[in-house]
Amino acid sequence: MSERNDRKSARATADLVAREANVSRVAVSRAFNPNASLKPEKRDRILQIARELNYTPDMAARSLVTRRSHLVGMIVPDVCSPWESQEIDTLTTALQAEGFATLLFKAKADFSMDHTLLTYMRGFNPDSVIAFTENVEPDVLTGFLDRAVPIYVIYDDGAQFADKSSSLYDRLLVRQRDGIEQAIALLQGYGVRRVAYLGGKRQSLANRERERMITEILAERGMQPPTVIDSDYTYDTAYRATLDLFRVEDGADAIFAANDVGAFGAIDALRHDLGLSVPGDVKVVGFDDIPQSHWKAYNLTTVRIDLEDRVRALVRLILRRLRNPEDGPLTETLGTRLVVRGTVG
Amino acid sequence: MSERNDRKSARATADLVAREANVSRVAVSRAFNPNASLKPEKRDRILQIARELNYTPDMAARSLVTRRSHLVGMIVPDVCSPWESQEIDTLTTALQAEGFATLLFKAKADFSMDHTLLTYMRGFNPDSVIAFTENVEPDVLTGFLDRAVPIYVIYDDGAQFADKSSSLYDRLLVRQRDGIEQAIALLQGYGVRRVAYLGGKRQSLANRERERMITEILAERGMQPPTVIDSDYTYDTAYRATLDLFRVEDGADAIFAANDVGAFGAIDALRHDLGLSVPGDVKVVGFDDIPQSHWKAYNLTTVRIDLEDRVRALVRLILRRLRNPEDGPLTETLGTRLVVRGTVG
DNA sequence: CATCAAAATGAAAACGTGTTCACTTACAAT
DNA sequence: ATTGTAAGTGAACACGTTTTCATTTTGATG
Repeated sequence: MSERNDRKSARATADLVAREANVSRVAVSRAFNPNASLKPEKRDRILQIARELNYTPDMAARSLVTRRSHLVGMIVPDVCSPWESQEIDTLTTALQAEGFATLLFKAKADFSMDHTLLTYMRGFNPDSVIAFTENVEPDVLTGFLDRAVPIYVIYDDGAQFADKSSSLYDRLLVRQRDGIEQAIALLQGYGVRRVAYLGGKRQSLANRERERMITEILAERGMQPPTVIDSDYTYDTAYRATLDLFRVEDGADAIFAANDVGAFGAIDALRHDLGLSVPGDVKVVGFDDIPQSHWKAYNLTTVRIDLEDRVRALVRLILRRLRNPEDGPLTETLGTRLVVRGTVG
Repeated sequence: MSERNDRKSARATADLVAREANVSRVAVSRAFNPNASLKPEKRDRILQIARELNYTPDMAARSLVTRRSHLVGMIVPDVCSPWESQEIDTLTTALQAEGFATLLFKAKADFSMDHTLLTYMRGFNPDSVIAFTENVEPDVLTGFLDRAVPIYVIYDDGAQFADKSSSLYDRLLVRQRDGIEQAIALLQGYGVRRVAYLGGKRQSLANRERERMITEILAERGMQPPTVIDSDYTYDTAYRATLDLFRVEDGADAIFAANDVGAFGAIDALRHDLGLSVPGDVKVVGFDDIPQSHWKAYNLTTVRIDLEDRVRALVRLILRRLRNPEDGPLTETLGTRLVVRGTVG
């Protein structure tokens, strides 16, 4: 019976707490706002009663007048990807500590950032939005700029973006050249002549950047241009693409994968289907350094983008913009470096 | 210049749209509420103008009067775990299609569902909450029942919970006995005598259930009780625990892991550190059937809990409760079955 | 004791929406 | 032409909070 009543009883409001504590509703509001001035003993008493009544300020009502929703929107094509799930996890933890909650949306698998989705999302008034899709068009985001909602686009190097309107947004710049150079130097040191690039998604900006950069560096070092095989960042596609490379095409001495998961697919195809040894017959290098990469079954040599650094930079950007929205856009830069393990030696 | 102004310009409100379209603000509200009655041509005109003005109803304001936030809270200890990330991904997609957004919170790694976190989360007024931590205490949730916010606790079999107050909540029941029986039958068929159970987190209810059930079934079949080794669902811990099992303890013929990732750790320890063959010397069975389990490097035989079924059942429960909150609690049941691959043959 | 600045207080006005409730219009049936 | 009914309309209120601003209380200073 009482359970039933409890269940139906309305949520405690500031008014109820005020009545119970013999103060005005304003005092209750102040008690929950740390920088408001209120007699300490009074605040304590209010908080005490609030706790007894299980009262929490209603975020919806608060955000209506504050213009701050304390929500950070994240748009993700695939939560299951180890790389993205790591990012979500770490970001959510960091933001949660700062009092922000994560609002998660799933984008279409083909990376197309739907306008409907953005509009829908805007209804929730996120204080900030993080787009994981690197290929998002700047003009799609433009409609978002009202009410000073800042957008952070994550992509790598992004020479293409440099002169476009995206300079309006805060950016995270990943300098992947260093890591790629180290990797190719290592491969060349082992006498590799024919490198294949196992690509990621066609639309992915990071993917195109990586392909361009690998081609460039190979040329600089007097090596022949890479054989490029298409894939989509997934294990299965990478597996099949690798089979094609060796059965239809004429193989390679080394495979440079656009991401670690793709490298796993390549390794398994080589070892379990083609009967080739890694790193004996073919060397493999990945990209990202996800936790699985140190698993003994793969023990992957890979270009590392430090997650901790990345998230720290991201949180720094977000909090800065939330605190003073009028500041000009800022760019944070991140480096990469090769982590040497067992798939090249 | 105009960019600057756009940026600062306030977001379009229903009032603005109404003024622009020469209708009352109420008409605008109705235009966005499909079941409200409004002359079709009028609605079209309003929607047209709304689109031009980039207007979307403010969810905060709407939820204030509707008592529906269209938010579904999810509490997750580790987004990176393949099992959980899959669940988040599929659930978010399904709920998004129904007009709900995912509000993501990270619980402490030790599974302790913090009361502070729940209180904080309640401030956002989620229409529903999904707790991935199976060990959450019912009384912690009780404070949540006001305002008819339903809670869905996910756990397996949960005999312990049957008679407790948790019968207040809708539940998802996973019948893992079938799958476990099939697995043990298969092992016995291959002449396995000594089975080790590589556990998950101590606090995890699912883990304790699995241990109990394995012990029970082994006894029923006249086999000796399992050696139980502690772990925490992670690769690294499982790896070390397996080393201990064979170096400190006296080994086993088969390892039954509490989850697939743990099984990977065991396999790698056996193959790359202990010099044992899988399945030649030791057979391995996992739990979950995550996508990685079919990767050739592991090719794991495992007890499958079908994700699609699971999410469908979950969404069914959530939507039902959202539509008529007064209904009594319901329990959905899910089966399990063994997926035979290469680690037992 | 008087005076004044500073701190604490509460009434009222927002914030942007959905909903009620009378009211008007439109249209078919008598 | 008249009635009856349904559908369409808009003014006013409600949702729970923060913020302003004028007012009261406090506490220290002369």
